[in-house]
Amino acid sequence: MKVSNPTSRDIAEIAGVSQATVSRALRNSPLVREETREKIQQIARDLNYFVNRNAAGLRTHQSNTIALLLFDETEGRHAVINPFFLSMLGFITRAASKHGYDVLISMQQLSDDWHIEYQASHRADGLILLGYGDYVTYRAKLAALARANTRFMIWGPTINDQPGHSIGCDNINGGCQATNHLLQLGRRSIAFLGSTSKRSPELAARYDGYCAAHHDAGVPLNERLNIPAWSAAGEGYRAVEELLQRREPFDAIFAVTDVIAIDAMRALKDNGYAVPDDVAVVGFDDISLAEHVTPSLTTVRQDITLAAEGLVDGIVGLIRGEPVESTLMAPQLVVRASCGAR
Amino acid sequence: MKVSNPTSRDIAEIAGVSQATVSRALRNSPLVREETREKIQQIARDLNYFVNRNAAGLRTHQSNTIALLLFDETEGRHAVINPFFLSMLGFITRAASKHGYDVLISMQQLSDDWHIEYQASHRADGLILLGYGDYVTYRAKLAALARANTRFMIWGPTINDQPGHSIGCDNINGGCQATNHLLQLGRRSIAFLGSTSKRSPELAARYDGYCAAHHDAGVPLNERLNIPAWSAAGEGYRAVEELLQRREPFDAIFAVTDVIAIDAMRALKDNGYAVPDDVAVVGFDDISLAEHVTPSLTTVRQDITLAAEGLVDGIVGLIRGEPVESTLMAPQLVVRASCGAR
DNA sequence: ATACACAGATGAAGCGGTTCATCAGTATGC
DNA sequence: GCATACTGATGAACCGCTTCATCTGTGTAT
Repeated sequence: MKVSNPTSRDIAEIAGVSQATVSRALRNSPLVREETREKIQQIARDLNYFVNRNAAGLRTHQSNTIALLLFDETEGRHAVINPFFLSMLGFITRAASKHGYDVLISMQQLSDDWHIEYQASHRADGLILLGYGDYVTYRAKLAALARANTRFMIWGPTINDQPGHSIGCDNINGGCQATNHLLQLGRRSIAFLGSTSKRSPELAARYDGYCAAHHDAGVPLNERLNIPAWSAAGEGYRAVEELLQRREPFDAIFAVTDVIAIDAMRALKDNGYAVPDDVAVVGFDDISLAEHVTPSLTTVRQDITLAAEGLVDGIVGLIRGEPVESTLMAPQLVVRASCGAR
Repeated sequence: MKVSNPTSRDIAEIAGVSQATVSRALRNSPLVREETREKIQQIARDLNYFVNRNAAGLRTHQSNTIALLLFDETEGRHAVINPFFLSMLGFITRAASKHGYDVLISMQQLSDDWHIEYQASHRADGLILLGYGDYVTYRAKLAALARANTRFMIWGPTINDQPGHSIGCDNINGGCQATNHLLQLGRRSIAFLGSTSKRSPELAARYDGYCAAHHDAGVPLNERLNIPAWSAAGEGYRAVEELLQRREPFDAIFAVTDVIAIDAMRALKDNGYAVPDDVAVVGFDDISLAEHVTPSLTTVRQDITLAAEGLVDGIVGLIRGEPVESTLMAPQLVVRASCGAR
């Protein structure tokens, strides 16, 4: 028996039952006798039948899909997304499929209403937002999302009265650990490469940790060692050149992301500085290549497996109407060669 | 006027027209007077109305979605996907949205029928397959896809009588360019790090190019310089250690991917070899970090923007029923520091 | 014997669009 | 004046599934 594009009615006919019974049997409903159920499922397999998701979704008002929105630090011009988020994407996909959800990705803001559109058009049951994005325009979107009753989870800091739920890492603590480590190694002139702007609160929090560590150790801050940099290709390099031009002595760098740190190390070497002997370097994120550059990069690790699972658990919880809590995860310093600790 | 979850019927009522007219107006059908159309579209905007994709898809048998399947070299155990494919993912998403398509990602083989399921369940209108995957199991899937009339595009080589359409880069030529370059720089003992197995024909083709270059230059191949390696973290490192254990002199390495090359450079330094003075290194793919490691990596670039657009154009063409041709793109050698050419 | 519960199955409504067939009304041709 | 064409709109069928309301037949209590 061959049917080109079988429907549940075709299966019902072959099995000699009603179409409604087929629908139940395929979803393992206890209202169908086991014998009947298995017979129906066997026929479905034989015919290569799969439930039409559009029809099912239309009826149930669900799509079993999660939309993943990736923000870019650099105004979307560069196609390069921070590898940290790209690898997170992998874990999110895996976690989602455990719950039976597909993942739809979007990397650009199609319309002004993209954020609402995904759920309103029933393409996705909920959203996950990723990125060290610009929080000023970002938060406006969040408010709109909340107004439109969209379910969403954010990767990032939990900011007071910020709408929605989030999972993030304790960036202040992370920045503090990194800086502390450098201070304990005897470094006293630690340059900061990154953003301190409130537009990127995650990165700004890392700077806050950097300041806190100085304060705790009684080491004065030197504002002239603070160089703005984004996580785009070439930014770390440029930042080091800017730092050198300032002619301010420094013996360490805390870069706000690994992407910046790795790029900065290249600039240091090109300018005749040895890492870690002349300048110790610590990054943040622990992207997969951090371990594989030379010297291997000391950095602050965020557990992205846990983060991804938390984000997915959260959004699934929201979809089911369960209470969901925002979480702050503890980051962990990973000591490698670039800091000179060994 | 407020409606919580507006449908086209709500809009029809407000506009004083039939629901059918609303449907047409929203899709800019010329069968609706312009004045009427704009009035309807305005109401839709005011109500935050978006077409229910499930309903539309049910009727039209389309989903306007492309499924992107990522294969992993390492049997799916490691969550790390080659950055080359991750960045390709970004370009594919962009290209797809230009055509009005969403992208659904999948990184694991859920069921045995995952490949058929996406289209049969109307979740996606077509598939794009990415990865330096194992072609033995892979090709069996391709055949099944073709049998099930699934539309799909493959990133990879066009193999004789392989079912389906593909876009790939001329890996033989790329391998040849890389090896030629090393030979012209006077290197005579070039180690090959990668796979020569027919299970990964893309990588094997790069090896073929390596052989061809040797042949053209009249330099004999040394089989003892051929070290198997995958593109997983730590593999390049391990491969170099294996190479050193063989105690076979070598003055260059051609690594079949940048991931391997970067890892290999680290191993070389850890063992006291200078790159490029003692050992010149050339990679393949030109992942974003190739430029930013120390020394910067000479490699063979594949134009992933073009590749992504080609894959999307191809799958969209197949969906529309247009004829689609498989393409082979020319790779380009990018000379940086790791080969010692400057 | 009658009532009742219950397991297993069925019929039909409805989800929210798209599109075919149809129609009213005005303009055009002979 | 009547047939014809064309524009702008309508009504209704239909896509394939989920689920509520029903129904049938068998087993158990009264």
